[in-house]
Formats: sequence, C-alpha cells, structure tokens
Amino acid sequence: MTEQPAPTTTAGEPATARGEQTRQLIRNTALRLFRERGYAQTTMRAIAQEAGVAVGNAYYYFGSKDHLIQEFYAQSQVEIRAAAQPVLDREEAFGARLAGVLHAGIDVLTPSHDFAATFFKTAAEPTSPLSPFSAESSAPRQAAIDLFAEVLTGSTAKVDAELRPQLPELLWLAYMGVVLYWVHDRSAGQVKTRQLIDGVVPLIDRLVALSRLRVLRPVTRQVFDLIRTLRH
Amino acid sequence: MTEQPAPTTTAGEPATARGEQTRQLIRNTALRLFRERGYAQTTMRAIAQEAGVAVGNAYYYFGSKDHLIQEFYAQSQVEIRAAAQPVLDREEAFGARLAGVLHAGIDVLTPSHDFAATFFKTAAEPTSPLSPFSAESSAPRQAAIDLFAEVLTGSTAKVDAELRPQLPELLWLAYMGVVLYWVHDRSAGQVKTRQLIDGVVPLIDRLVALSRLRVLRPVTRQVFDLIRTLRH
DNA sequence: GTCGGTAGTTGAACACGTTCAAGAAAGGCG
DNA sequence: CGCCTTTCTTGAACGTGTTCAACTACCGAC
Repeated sequence: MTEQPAPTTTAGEPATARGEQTRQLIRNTALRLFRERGYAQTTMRAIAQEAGVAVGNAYYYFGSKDHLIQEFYAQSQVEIRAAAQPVLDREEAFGARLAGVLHAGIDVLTPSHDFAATFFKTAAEPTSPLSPFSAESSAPRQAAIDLFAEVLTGSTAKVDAELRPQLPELLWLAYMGVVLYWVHDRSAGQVKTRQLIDGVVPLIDRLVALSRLRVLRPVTRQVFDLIRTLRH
Repeated sequence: MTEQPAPTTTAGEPATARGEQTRQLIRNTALRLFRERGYAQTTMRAIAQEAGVAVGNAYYYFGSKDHLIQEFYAQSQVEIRAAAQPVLDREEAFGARLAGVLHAGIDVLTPSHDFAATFFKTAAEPTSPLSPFSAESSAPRQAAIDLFAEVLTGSTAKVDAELRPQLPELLWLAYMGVVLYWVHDRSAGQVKTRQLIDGVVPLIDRLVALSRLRVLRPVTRQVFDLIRTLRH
C-alpha cells in the first residue's frame, strides 16, 4: 500500500572517458533546454535529439527526467558559493554576511525562476531523492549548511553557547523558507523575495542577539528541547 | 517562456441531477482508489472502469487527475472541522484549543499519509491550482484560516492588539509548516509530528504572551512591518 | 408528441516518460 | 591478431494522462 515502489534502476556513473563525455553532453543539453523551454515543455525525446543520442541513452546516465534536475541543483550550489565568496571575504558583521549569502542564492537562481519553480515541485515530494531532506541529497545539503556555518564563524557575532552549534542548520532551514517564498514570488524580478531577505535578516540578527537575554532563557530552552526531540 | 501554458479546459460544474450523480460517483471512486492503491498507482482508466464510465467522462467533471486531489482536500477540511469541534466547545485556553485543532488535522489525515504525501507534491507547485496559496484554493484556505480565528476568539488569551488581526493567518502558516513536517515524517504513526505539535504549541502560546512585553516591542514591530510589506 | 438545443458520454488517438532486449564499441589478455 | 568481458548505445514497445470529434440522453417550448 506504499506509494512509489522504490527506484528500479540506479543510473550508473560512467566508467570510461567516452561515457563521461556523453554524460556531460546530455546533462548540458538538458539544462540548456530546461532554461530555454521550461521543464515540462522539454521532452526526453527532445533532449536526446538535440544531444544526438538515443532516448534510452539518457536513461543510462540519469535514472529519470527528475534526476536531471539534480544536476541543476548541484551546479547552482557551486555558483551560489562562488557568488557569495566576495561578501564572505569582505564582511564581518553577521547580518551582512547572512544577507550576502541569501542574496547570492537568489542572484544565481533568478534567471531560472520559471523552470526552478517546477523543479521545486519534484523536490517537495518526500519520497523523491530530490527532496532537500532526503538521504540522496545529503551531500549538497551539507555543503549548503557548511556555507552557513562559514557565515557564522567568520562573523563577529556573539552567540548563545547552546544556540551556536544548532544555528547553521537553522539558517539553512530559513534559507529553504526563503526559497519556498521565492518560488511562489511572482513579483517582477522577484523583488518581494529581496524585501523578505532584507526584512528577515535583521530580525534573525536581533533574535540571535536576544537569545542571550535572561527573560528569554525559558523560551530558547524550550526551542532547543523541541529540536532535540525532533532530530530523533 | 513561461512554464505551464495555462489550463486548457475548466471542468464544468454539473447542471443536472444526472450530472451531479455521475460527478459524485467518479469522485468517490477516485478517493477510494487513491486510499487503497496510492495516487500514482491509481490510473484514470482504473477510476473510470471502477466507476463504470468512460475515461473521457471523468475529464468532463475534473480538469485533470490532479483536480481530483482537490476533492480530497475539501473533504479533509470538513472532517477536520468536525473533529475539532468538541475541543473548541470544551476548551477555553488558547494552547489547548490550538493543540486540539492541530491534532484533529493530523487525526483526519493520518489514514491517508502515504497518499497525501504524493498529493503534497502537486500542491507545492506554485503554478498549480492546488497550491494552498493559489487563488483557486482561496475558499478552503479561508475556511482553514477562519478555523484558527475561532481558536483565538473563543479563547481567554490576551493578545497584543497589533498581533491579534494577523494571528489567524500566522497560525494557518504554522499549520502548513506542521503539515509539511508531517508529510516528511516517516516515524510510526507519525509520532514525531505529534511531538512537534505538543512542543510547538506551548511555544507559540508563550510567544503570543510575550508579544506584549516591553523589550520585544521593536522585534514585534519589525515583524509586522515585514508582514505588511510582503502582503503587498 | 415532436423538435431543437443543451448536457452528458464515449473511446480511439496522441504525446509523453520509461523500459528492455538486442547489438555495437572499447578494452584487456593470450 | 582473435577472443571475451565490460561498457555503452539503440529504438521499438508499453502504460500513462489527456484530448476531441462524434454520439446519446434529457428537457423545455411549441
């Protein structure tokens, strides 16, 4: 009675140079077409034809059409990291660093907004390997969390001792929230998302500072207990 | 270059008793099969066959397979409301009322966890009429928000004047968060979600109380400004 | 009662994602 | 060079959601 009986074929990593080349060819063709036509409008047949290979060949390297999205995901991760680097080198204030990373994320993603929205659909499915919470995407997820750890460690912010180890993951979660908003954001150039970032960063900044406040001790304690329980 | 060219056909509301009957028949058959086999494993052909109609007939009433999910959505809404009623009649404390409604939601949804997870995938797509944020689902959304308004108005809680009008919608948003967690929750019987609710309700309760606190004035002000900006 | 129009119904046909048995190319080994 | 194994490639075929032109049932008006 379970949904999605489990993936039938795991796409193999190429073992030869020829294979690697074909893999890249299909990958790049797919990403280009996704950007040009959107995800739904890009058929596997079109990808194969444009890449000059047979349909089945694409399935030798990528388990499904959805798996091609993972390539987009991975590439974006790298680009975001690169786009955020200058800010991380320059800024020392926690808020500025956080804002820098979040804006870098949107900078990179914006050109692909229409396509990325559809991609998010697939990512939202819990059983999908594309889910940001899934085991399969634990590598890119950890890379993202590490980025937020760097936001924190490179900053001058004084953070509550109990909060500090949890914070990178919480920031990543907030980032997921921003992306969720961005995906639904139909304002021109996704300006609203920019406003969300600029509004929410000082808020987080302030909350992090407040976390050391006496009155809030019980609340923060409560939050951490909950997180600990849920983490398992 | 936009994704999803816009729905081609809007499914017509039945105008005769015969039509209404067929519509219900298809609807009920579909919901039953979804529950029995899961969403992906239920084909439109199977629905039609079990209902004793032609495939095309289902499309006369429901624009797509996804639209059948909306029926599930609507029915759940009604059941949740009913399940929450006793608690709303009995309890006066804000926390107890909120917990009651949230638990009622999970109570109703739990039998369909596997299926509902898949359904959530479709709901996550921004362009989908099924998205909880979309115009098409504004009716059920408003009904849900009203439920949370009732949680508030029937309670003895003292709430900051500025927060009060915003709170129902914020609670609904929190509810969406709970559902998102629930969908990803693979613990037996979704126990973790229960823990989340029991952990997060006192937290919200406390935060609502704190909202009147002097020190937090700037923070709450900041939050409301942000919300106002984003609302448009 | 018959006629005309609206509401409802049909199932073959289409395009898509995906599979798979068959074969081609490449590489290693004597 | 010839042989075997692994890696890669092919495209026809399957099952799916969806469409649509043709058809039937119903109902009000005359």
